[in-house]
Amino acid sequence: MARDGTATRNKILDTAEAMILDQGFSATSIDRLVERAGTTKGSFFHHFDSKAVLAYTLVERYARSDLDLFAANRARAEQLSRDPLQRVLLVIGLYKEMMEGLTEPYPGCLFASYLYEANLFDDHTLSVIDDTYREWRTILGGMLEQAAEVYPPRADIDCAHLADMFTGSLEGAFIMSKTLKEPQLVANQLGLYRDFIELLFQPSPAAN
Amino acid sequence: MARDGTATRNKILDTAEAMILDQGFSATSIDRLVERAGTTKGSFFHHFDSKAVLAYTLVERYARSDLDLFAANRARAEQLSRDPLQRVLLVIGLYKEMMEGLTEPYPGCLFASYLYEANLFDDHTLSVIDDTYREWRTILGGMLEQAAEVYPPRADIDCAHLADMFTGSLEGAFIMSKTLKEPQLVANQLGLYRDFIELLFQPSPAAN
DNA sequence: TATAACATACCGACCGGTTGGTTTAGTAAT
DNA sequence: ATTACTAAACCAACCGGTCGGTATGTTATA
Repeated sequence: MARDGTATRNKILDTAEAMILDQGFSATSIDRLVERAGTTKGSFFHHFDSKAVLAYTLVERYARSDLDLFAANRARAEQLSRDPLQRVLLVIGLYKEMMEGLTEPYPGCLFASYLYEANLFDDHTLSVIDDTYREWRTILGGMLEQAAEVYPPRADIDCAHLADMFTGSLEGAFIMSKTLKEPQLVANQLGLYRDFIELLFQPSPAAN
Repeated sequence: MARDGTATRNKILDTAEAMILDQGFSATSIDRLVERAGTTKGSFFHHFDSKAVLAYTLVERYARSDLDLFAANRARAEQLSRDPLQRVLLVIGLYKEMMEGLTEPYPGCLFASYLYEANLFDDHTLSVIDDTYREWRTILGGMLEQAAEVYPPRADIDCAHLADMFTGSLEGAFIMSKTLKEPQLVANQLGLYRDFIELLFQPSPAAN
């Protein structure tokens, strides 16, 4: 190897992600991207064969860090409690804490950004998103099922749907916080999701 | 007046909405739009002064039909029950029923599409979205407060946040159904939201 | 009732500028 | 010698938008 290009490459990726999140992929031109990243078109095409490769690289990186964070939060929750329900509530709480630290609206989710321009991307790129959502459903759904074995839920609930509700709550809250400009909105919605889980797995009144 | 142009105008609007929902506003070029709508560029600029005017006209139309549907569903619910909680549950149920009729994934929400390209639109256009979300919060939040007066909620809940959760659930579910290709996902999430409301306003165990 | 006058609907060639992408020639660090 | 860049010129396709002209009506008037 000669000079180390990872700094430039990462600067391009970071800048692209930020630009895509506030104006979409299509409106993010390579010329303006490299200008803002402080590099050149030649450098861009040295690192990425095409704009499509940039799109794939970005979403792949995003998915990996998303699943890494999920794994880290699960690990912390597993360390803090042995009860399956508490573990779920702790994971939700960790995400809620993160979102409470925001002082401006969350910039949004790259997956959602791509999906609202879905026709521009190839199947290879889109399947990264699909796989990631399914991974969330499988893992969080599994945790909820373990909780449901110990604490019979008060309504007839599909744990996969309940897992989807976490992801969906986040996606929905991101969108609303974008326009309502209330940084705490995401944390509030996660709080409501946690309340739902608590209520759902709470022992039901004996009278029923 | 001469010939009636409303049919052409509406065809442009309908085609534009569909195209924007699957590839975004930026990637929807006027050339391809008029080609698909079966008209011409000259006709387009006769009806709309600019692409920005198209954007505004579209979102305004979308917001109006969204609030009209909400009003219609509220009216039906008010006719079916006098109980404030039942009315909320009926409104949710009416939306759920609509979503159960889907055989392919919901095409998505124009608001979310715009917000993920927010930098491309002027404040005038974006405030239509903002106003509509706030209207939902005010009206549905008010209904929830009425329910809370009759049925004291089992957790300390902000009714405005609870109203936001409905909108957020929809937005989140739209995104997920786009990639997971499960048409029933939206209805499932609305079902969970309704379960939450039911649980929340249900009389709590006497022991507490 | 014919027709002139006018308004609106619509057409498609064309404009300057931008797009993603290529090429070429050179510099600098390992 | 290999790799990481910079800078600039260049390309064909496409972008939003303009413009002159035509087609299709309605309305006023003689």
